[in-house]
Amino acid sequence: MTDSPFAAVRHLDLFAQMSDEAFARLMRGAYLQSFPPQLQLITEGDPSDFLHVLISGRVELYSSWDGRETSMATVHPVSTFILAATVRDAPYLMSARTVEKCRLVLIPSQDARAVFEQDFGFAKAIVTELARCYRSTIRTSKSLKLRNSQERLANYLLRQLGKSGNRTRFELLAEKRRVASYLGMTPENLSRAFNALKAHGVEIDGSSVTIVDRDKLLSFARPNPLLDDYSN
Amino acid sequence: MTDSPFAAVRHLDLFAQMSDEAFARLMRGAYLQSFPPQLQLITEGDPSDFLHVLISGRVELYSSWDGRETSMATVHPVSTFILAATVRDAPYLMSARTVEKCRLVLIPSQDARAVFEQDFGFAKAIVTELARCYRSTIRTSKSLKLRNSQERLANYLLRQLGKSGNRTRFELLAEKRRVASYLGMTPENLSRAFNALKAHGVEIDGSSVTIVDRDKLLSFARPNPLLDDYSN
DNA sequence: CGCAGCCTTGACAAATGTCAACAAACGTGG
DNA sequence: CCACGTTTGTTGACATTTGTCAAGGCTGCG
Repeated sequence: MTDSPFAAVRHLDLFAQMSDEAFARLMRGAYLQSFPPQLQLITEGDPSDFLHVLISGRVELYSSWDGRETSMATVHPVSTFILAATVRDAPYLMSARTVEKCRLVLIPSQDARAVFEQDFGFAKAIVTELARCYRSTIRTSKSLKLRNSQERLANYLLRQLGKSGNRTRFELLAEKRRVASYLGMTPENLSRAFNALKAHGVEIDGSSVTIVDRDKLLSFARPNPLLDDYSN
Repeated sequence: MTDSPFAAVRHLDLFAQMSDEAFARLMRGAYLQSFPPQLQLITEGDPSDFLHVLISGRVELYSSWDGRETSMATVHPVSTFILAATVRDAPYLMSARTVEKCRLVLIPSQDARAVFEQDFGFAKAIVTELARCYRSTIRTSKSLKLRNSQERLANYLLRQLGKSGNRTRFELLAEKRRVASYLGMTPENLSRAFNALKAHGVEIDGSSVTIVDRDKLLSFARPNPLLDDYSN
């Protein structure tokens, strides 16, 4: 089992608790594939044919309506996406595209649902994962409704700062236009929000962000675990 | 079992598939209670002590930050809320208050988690429910980011129209101020949005909404199952 | 009746989006 | 390695959207 090309997947929280037999059944129809950058993996509205597991690279989830487009999330390895659509056997609510070169494991949704019906460990892991995603989305929604764009950016920067080990300087992991879309604003507005944050201890040079005065930024951003934690 | 005061709960999707034994264990520490209107049931940030099941009445979920408040959802009977917090043994992300007189079943979160670990049927039902909630939140988030306030209102009205059996006339089920907050705008802005929708076939008189020209409203609202469906 | 809360409206302010221009960064092909 | 064209980011001017504040009307309830 562990010498299959899917060994890396086996240790994911989502698959770690299931029986070897169930895992084998899940991987029987699965395949590992590489994709070039900027490739559309999923189109929203399509039936959910595969459960996707990102092994390396980054994937952007986004949505469109009436010609407008918005970035919903960025997926980092190693984790799954569009789990909810697979579970419910319902159309994807978000599209997905690779940001850079990516390696993915694709598991036929039918198999995922069949194994989910049979393997308790898998079902339990799915619960945990879905609850995590759900809470993350609630936080995003709260941030959108309770904060203006400068506050959203300030807290976004503080979260990125935390992820990069609290160094005072870090790189934006996405193009600014995508950051803007993710935060629910236009690129122009993001540009101005960065300028406004100079007064609150933030310096920006290209994609390099320096937190000059962390306390000043904190007192402006007022981060809150009920909106900004990504841990649970 | 069925003659316990929790018989109504037994038939919920969430509890229907579990064993009698597991259900009994779940209900051992549970209690049924009535609450008056406008009572705060849950405060966000508190540890999730109880899984709540709404039997009758309506409950509003809302959130606050820095003195601002926003309405996140309205819970209708019979269904559960704050399932994700219970599952993850994490703090509530939303507060809850009764809108009117309510009857609730309160199940100690500890028991819910214990039974979840043991009963496969319960775990499977939780997956289905969480996936539904997650997708609903994604839709809300998309609507917030991709539509302006008039479009959000127009589609909200069309959804309410559908729920009320597609009569041309229906009542708003909440105060306008709550509808406004739910849709992510101020009461004043909602008032003006209603005025603007007169040009698109909507008439409003107090809390009574009449869809004068459904086609005209549809062509303005451009509803989309990937943003507006509440079924899956 | 009178108070309190909600809704509406108007006038105004602030936030955000749009458009256009230009600069900087990037990638490709010579 | 450079030249070129494309894309991205920035800035200014302006439009639109949305929020804020204040006033007044309406409603429901004690």
